Amino acid sequence: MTAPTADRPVSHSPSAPSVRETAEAWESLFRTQVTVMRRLQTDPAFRELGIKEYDVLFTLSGCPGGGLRLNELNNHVLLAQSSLSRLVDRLERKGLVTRRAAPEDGRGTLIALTEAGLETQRRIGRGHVREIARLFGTALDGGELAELTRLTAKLRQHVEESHPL
Amino acid sequence: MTAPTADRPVSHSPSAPSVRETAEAWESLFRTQVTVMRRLQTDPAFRELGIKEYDVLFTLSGCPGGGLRLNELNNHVLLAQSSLSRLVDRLERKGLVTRRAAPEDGRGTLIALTEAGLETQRRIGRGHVREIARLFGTALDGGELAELTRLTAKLRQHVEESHPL
DNA sequence: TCAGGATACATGCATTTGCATCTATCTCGA
DNA sequence: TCGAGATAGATGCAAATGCATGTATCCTGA
Repeated sequence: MTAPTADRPVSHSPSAPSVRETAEAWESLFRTQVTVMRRLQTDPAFRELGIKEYDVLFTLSGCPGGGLRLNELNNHVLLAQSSLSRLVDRLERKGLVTRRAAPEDGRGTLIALTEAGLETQRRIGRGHVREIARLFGTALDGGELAELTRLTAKLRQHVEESHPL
Repeated sequence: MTAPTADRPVSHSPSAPSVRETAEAWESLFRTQVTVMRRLQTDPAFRELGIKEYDVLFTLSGCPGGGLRLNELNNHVLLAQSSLSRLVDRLERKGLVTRRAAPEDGRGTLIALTEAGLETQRRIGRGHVREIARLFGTALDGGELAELTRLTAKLRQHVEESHPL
């Protein structure tokens, strides 16, 4: 993902990291995501419903209130706004989500899970988490896994706050 | 990405993690990748060449020998084999890579960077690493960044070894 | 050695995606 | 209050993608 560049010397100290160290971390994170996702995608469960479609159902299942606005949903998915709009079209045609006008903003659309959508998400999700656990196996122990979660969450929060879209 | 499931109690001990902890770690890693990638994609540098096309040039730049086989290249990218084949078509038409028969396997294709391809990768790459560093900012210190690199690399290596495609 | 199956890559075709643009609604300052 | 600009989402259309399949080459056991 990155190329070597002139840079100050590598420092493994707990101070400001070099550009190179930063790029290496991103490269490693990114490749790991590719490696894991490639294998998750082959799960036969995702022949019924693509993994992106599942991801939208999963995100919606996390906010059982009134659903999510399309643009909020869009922040969780790596798709252009128009592509997400059509992905929601497909889910709507399958009866897994509903669209309704946002109560406080006439421009907005509120997307919410239907009963069938929730049931589908839960059914696929059960097998999906098992598949994740099977893939990860014993690669990382409990402490390492917790640290991975903490570091990625910290990075994500920082990027969201200091570089809004 | 995942749904809650019945599971043994959460353990933050350094022993075998629960299914839930594993799914949480994957979810956090995945969302972070989405958050960062979404922002990297908006770099105007990727109007000249899509980020996936750049990624292929970058991967090729790491093996300056004779290039890479199409199927090796495919392991680094989240694309179906046929899609990668056509992505390489596009790069070839732009004069950034060459295709030639693999020396030891008549079925294989060896993809290699041209001079122009290497130059393009380096030019885009220089700005790209700076953009990564700008995004990451001071989110993680040097030690945390090194730990993130170590954990993701360890996970990736484990998955590649124990779950070949 | 050679037939049957596996593997590497390319290609036809339908689906999905993104860009540009459109409409509708909202916001804010004069 | 009104008008200019901003924002949310939908849509036309070209490009990119994936699935199924095709062709060529390789491998293996009888």
